[in-house]
Amino acid sequence: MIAEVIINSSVKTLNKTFDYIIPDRLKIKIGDRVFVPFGSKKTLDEGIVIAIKEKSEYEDLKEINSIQPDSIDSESIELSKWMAKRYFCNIADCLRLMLRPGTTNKNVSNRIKDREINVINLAKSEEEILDDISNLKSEKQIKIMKFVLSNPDKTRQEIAEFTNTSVGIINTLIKNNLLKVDVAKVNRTPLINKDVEPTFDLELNEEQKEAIDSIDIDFGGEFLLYGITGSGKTEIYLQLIRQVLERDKASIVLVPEISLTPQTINRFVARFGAEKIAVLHSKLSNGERYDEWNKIKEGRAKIIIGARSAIFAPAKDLGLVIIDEEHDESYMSEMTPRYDARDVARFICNSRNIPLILGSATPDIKSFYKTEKEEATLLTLSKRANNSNLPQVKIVDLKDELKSGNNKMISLELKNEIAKNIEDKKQTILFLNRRGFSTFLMCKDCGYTLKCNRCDISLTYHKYENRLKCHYCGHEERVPEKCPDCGSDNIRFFGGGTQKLEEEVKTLFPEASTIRMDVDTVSKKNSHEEILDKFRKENIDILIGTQMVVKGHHFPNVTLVGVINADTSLNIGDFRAHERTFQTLTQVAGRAGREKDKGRVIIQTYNPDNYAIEFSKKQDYLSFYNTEVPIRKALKYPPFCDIIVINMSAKEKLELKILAKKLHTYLKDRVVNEKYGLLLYSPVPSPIDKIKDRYRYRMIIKCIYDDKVNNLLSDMLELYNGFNNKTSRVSVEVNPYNML
DNA sequence: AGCACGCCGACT
DNA sequence: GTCGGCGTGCTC
Repeated sequence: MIAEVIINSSVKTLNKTFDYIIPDRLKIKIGDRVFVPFGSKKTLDEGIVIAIKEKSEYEDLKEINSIQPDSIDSESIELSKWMAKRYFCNIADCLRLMLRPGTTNKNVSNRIKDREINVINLAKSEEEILDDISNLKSEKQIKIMKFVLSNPDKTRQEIAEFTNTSVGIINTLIKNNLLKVDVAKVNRTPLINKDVEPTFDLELNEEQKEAIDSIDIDFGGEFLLYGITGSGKTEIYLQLIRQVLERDKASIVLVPEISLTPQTINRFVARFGAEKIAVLHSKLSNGERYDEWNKIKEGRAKIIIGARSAIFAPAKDLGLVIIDEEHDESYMSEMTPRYDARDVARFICNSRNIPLILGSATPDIKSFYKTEKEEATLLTLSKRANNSNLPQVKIVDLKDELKSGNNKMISLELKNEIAKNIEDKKQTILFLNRRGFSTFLMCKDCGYTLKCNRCDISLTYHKYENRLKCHYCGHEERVPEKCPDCGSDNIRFFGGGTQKLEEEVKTLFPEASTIRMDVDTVSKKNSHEEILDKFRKENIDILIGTQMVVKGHHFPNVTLVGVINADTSLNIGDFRAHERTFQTLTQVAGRAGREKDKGRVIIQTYNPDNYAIEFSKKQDYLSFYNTEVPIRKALKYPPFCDIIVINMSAKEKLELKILAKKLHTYLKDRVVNEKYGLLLYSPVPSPIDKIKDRYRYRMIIKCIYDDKVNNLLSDMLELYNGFNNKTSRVSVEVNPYNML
């Protein structure tokens, strides 16, 4: 029999199967992980069997060398194939996401460092090993094998020391299946607190009942649970999971990375008990991740809570997928494969015929649009379950503030409110939206910003060339000295910083305690949580922070939230600018006064009339949606059109220009000849046009990203591999969330 | 990515 | 002659 094997490699030219003979001594099935000889390499390569057949069209096939005691299921193989096609990466890149953690060759040594409780054993029987030893050329190898033979249960480090060799050689032996690594199991479950007061199903209100009754967990389908903050979405999740659990099936719950806190997990633990729950996220150590993964694979954990990548958890008999805060950008991967966890979830749920629940108070425009097209079912929760009131939102016009002589970051009104809050011993959050790091130009007198005429996207300032650029079409213009709208010369750049704000706060309120949370202060594991804990427990007066302060945290004593400058997110040079602004402001407002004290929110802006800001005041998603959608339609942006970005880079400028021209010509010819009805822009230098000594160009296509366009782009990439000369690279991304 | 093959200049 | 520099191309 012949096995079709995918080699574990990200090299573009290896993204295909290779045929190998299955020797009689090995029993091999689809999904098995194997070691194979490949090319003229001295070491074996790892691969995964994705098909088995009788005959091969190739002669002189090599044999599969050995098999790992680990395999993946055929559903994962199908998913990988689909992802590879859709996200233009290798099947191996996708398969890797689904393997037992710490068992890919690249990770083995990390895991060892991490756990230090690993045990190295002989992979084969003693006789076989002695046989092998006589064939081994290297004396060092023989020395190691003999040492392990008489000293089992030693760690890599110890073996290296005793045999006076290196860990690298031991790794090679493991790779060649002469040694194997066993990791001892440890029950040390992160984030799960076992001593949680149990809770029981709560009484549901009419809307909640209606929502639950609309979902038939045995039938499948996609549902958008649109419910304002505090309307009881989580209770619905819990009761659906209960239904799934009664059928002895598993559920996956995705939450944004930043909401993966003990508070969140405890709600599930309280209802279902710690034993049934597994938690997966990026800050787990390799050993922790290994334990959680096994708990899921063996079916001990039926409820999997995790960030983006938990969608690949090896759930046994999956019955439900829930994606909370579905609009959150952390569901988009930034690394290869650049997948969208919501799309992956859709694929998984469709192929298994199980329900997918997307939940949000401010759904992605695209997700809401799907319910209008009846591709998903809309379930609305409009009532606050715990009777807390909407916060009182006030918008401060910074133009007026400037006219009255205050050019500080904090307006007089916000200053007074903070002072009052400190006096009342209540807490304040000051939020500085600094997403994207781009700088834009705005008139401080009239709030006018420079936008691209063609794309209606804020122009981004490029310091190096001292010019303004559109990140979509590449249009650029010089920096005006006066505001084109009102003629004022008070036109300035905006970017913003938390440090500057903190200084200003300290000057205004010298006695107040403050704490800052941004990328600079949040780095090591848990420190994000530590800062928030400190803020909560020590009752610190003022928390100053960026994006990360607004997600899903509950601070009973916070009654005032100040948004320093809402304009920054309105001008991020992205078609989602208004959507992001609305979502963020609505979320920020939700932080204030969730208990009995009525919360106050102050939004400072130079554009008080902007619809995204206006509608966020009353947390009016539907009005925002109805205003935004016609604009998207007119300008051909999602959900009516997809934005495809083709990134090109090379070390030589000329090489890059030739490549860009070639690809553009190829696409143009095919697009014209075969009538795709898409909009193809010319290649232009990327917004950041040089990174790490590589020049960067890109071109953008606006169209519906269907199979036909997918094929067109795949063909283009294949052609590129044909004339891939020297240093160039090409990648394709669909609807990237960051246009830089 | 490796690794071999092969073509060319430099050197014992 | 022959050693080694790295451009080219293949890996079942």
